[in-house]
Amino acid sequence: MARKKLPKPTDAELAILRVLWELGRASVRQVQEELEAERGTGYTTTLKLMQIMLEKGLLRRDDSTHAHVYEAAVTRGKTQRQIVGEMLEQVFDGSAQQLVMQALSAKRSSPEELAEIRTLLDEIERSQL
Amino acid sequence: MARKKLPKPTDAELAILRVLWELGRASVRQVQEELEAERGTGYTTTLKLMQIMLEKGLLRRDDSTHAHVYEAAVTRGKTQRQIVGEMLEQVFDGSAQQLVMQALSAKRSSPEELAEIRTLLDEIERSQL
DNA sequence: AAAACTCTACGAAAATCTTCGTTGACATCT
DNA sequence: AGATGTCAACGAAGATTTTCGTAGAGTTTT
Repeated sequence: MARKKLPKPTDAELAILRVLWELGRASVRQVQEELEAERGTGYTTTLKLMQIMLEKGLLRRDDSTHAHVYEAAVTRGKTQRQIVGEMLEQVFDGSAQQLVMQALSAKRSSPEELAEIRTLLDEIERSQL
Repeated sequence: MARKKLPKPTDAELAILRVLWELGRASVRQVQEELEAERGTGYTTTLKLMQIMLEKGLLRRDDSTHAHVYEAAVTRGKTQRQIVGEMLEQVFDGSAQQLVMQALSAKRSSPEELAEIRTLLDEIERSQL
């Protein structure tokens, strides 16, 4: 089975993961061009970060071509769970309800999304009978 | 009105805020004793962190007594909003729905809490008509 | 094949975060 | 008052994160 010892990504690392989750596979240059736009990150900075992330096991890479090709080694869902879990303890005192409340207040959701949440609530209640 | 430029608390800072949200007002020693138990933080470490947090505006202090008395300068709710908002962008692509889903999966909620969430959903839907 | 360009690797600087030793002021106890 | 104990202040070390300069190898252009 997979190890769960992966470190929590830092802010800069999350920015890179975000790009790779979007693009799937990409060269350092492609990632850097995205980051240049949103946070002004330079090329060697991006390269170095991605090399470190490779060592940490957060990325995988194919170095059979001149410009190496990277991809995320962790899924978005797994990272979301990791971070939500940590935050629950750190700032929400373990109360999922409070976190849900804040999430719903923070950003307006569409009626369809709200409906999906209701469906999930139904499922949870049913499974707890 | 209040400025919103407060920095995001680091992990060690959140541990301190957690204690102060719980205790209300406390001396460094009181905070340190809590932190000693949960993360083995020494006295001078705690003191230094709290002094830095004071400079950053995260804490307030009353130094009229020998042992200064500190309290949080940011509310738990405000900090929750700040962190949820940041995380929404960083890992959830702005989708509150996804965040809610993860929160509900991460930690089982009581029927009462689920009911409260439904009530909030009702309110949101009503206000969006 | 020389010039111009792109890429990785490496190391180290800069910035931030965390820890702690030491010192001197203040307080309490005898 | 003297001894003992608690505290804040300060600086600096350690750890981690982020940035970037430089060098050299591979690629493309002329």
